[in-house]
Amino acid sequence: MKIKSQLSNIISDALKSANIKADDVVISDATKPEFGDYQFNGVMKLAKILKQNPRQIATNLVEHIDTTGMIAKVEVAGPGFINIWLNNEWLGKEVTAILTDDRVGVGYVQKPKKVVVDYSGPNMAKQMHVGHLRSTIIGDTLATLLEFLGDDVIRQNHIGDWGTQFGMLIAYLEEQGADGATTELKDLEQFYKDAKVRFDESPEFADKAREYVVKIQSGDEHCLTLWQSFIDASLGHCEEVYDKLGVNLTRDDVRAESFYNPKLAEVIKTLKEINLSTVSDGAECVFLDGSEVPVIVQKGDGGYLYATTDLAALEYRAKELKADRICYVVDARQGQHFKQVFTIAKQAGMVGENVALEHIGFGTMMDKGGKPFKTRDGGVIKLIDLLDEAVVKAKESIKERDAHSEDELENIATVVGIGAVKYADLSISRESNYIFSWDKMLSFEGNTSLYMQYAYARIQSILRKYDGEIEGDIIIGDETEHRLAHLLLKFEDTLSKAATDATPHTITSYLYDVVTQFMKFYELNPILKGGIDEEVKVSRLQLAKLTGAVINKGLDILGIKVVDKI
RNA sequence: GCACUCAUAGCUCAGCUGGAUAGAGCAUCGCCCUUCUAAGGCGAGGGUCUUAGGUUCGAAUCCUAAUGGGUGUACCA
Repeated sequence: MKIKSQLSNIISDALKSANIKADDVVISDATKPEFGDYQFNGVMKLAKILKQNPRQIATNLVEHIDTTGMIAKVEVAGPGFINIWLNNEWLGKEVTAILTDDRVGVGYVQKPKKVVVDYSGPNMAKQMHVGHLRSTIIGDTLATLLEFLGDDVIRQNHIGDWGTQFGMLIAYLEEQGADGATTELKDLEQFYKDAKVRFDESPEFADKAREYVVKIQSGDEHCLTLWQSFIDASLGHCEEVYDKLGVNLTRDDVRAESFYNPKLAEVIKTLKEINLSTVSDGAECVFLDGSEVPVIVQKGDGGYLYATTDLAALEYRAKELKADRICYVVDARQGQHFKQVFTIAKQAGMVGENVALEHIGFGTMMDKGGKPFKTRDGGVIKLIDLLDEAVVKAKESIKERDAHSEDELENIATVVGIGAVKYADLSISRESNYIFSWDKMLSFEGNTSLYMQYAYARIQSILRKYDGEIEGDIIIGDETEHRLAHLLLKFEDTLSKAATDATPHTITSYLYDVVTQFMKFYELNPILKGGIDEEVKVSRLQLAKLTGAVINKGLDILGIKVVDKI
């Protein structure tokens, strides 16, 4: 239900019939409950343009507002605010109407777009660590969300499988007499370290490593086979993590750096042809306006750089995949890089003018001391270990609470533990830096996944206890029901905002509001206790059921599962 | 040096396309379990929204500057 745009239409109509000229009507959420559900603040601006008293305009406008349907009443307040209250009957009717809708009242976008979402992008030379968490789950949420709203989403996992380090790795792999499937590769981090030690201690090995880099790039069959087995094994590690995280990335979504390798020469050719690039200090460079430092697209030795690969990827995505919107879910530290690459791609015509290029940046993972995690440090927490630990900790806290069978406990702990990790990350606005803390991630208080899980489980418990077909309408009885119903109808507005801004935390905040409001409703309005009218009981049951459905759907978009019992 | 970004309660963070008395959670202090899952609810205290200017009827929100964090900045990705 698009409440805001419906209200906006009603106000527009009122403006028209009151003969007031105005362009766009922006409806805001009411800042306080006393001010109703929504407010229209545009009158003050109009007053200035029309050189009239705002209160007068507002009073006039209010008389023309249609209050026969969704609006119960409107009031002029303060210097010229118009406060809007939603009608309880209307709320009840709308909320009842979506009870049987598996999209819980959320429609589809009017003009579906083809959207490429580039996320996760692990490096094949290394195991995924906590630093990969944000890209992976923010990207996955964005992809799921856009898909749910009706866009045609193409997931792209731009894995790092190309570069000098692979020469060393496959040379070491060969020396170990191993292929990717053997135990040597179980711990990529260790393997990398061992290879590096070998590289540093033996000049012959180092020479071989360098030779192998060239061989892979020139298509040597033996080296390519080794390389491929290494990549397969490494990708297997990632998939293990994706599986645990419940992330929807498959091999079909992989478009590795190596994929663009054959296209790189063409990129340089294009840039040269239109004179966008010039040679400087032996390297092929693009100098952009307002920047002294160039973007190097080809090294002095002829090698290509990540900007080159990204340009090739942009062209591929725009022209081959025919994307209307391309979202890069990558660390905010690469903001400058993407800004430059986007500019070059547009100037060079690799991407059409109307294609939206967005860098969905996110803050850096910091440690408790406020310092960024270091990738090259040995002390980095592996993502897989983090997830396992989360499940163990979740298990401990559930254990002390209630008697569960071993299987039940395992299942609940997995859902709760993984959910807690994801929720902790997604509930922070993505631009700000992220202070990684076990305590915070695994705390089950406040705005956390467990608060949602708990509310959901309580609702399911009530529905189980009723044990019957629930049939009947929702009738809004009091203020808590009014607010809860209203919140449930705001689901679509919330999702569209989250989709446009690419901000998953908009969804978590919303869900937190829903749950908080449900708890209040539930505290004041008993459902199954004695002495309650059957009609009221059914209405409250339905409202609880719908709340559960919205929580479930919301968490589902965030990639978080729920359990019926905690 | 230049560029980008951030600064809100003791702590962790929302709010930022300008609107009325700036909101949550944690922590602190009260109250509510013979009652649908108390991992819950109700309430209290806690703020010159870094500072100084500007725009405006109105600024945490927009602009400028300063200060203090973080980040990026020619052949890594």
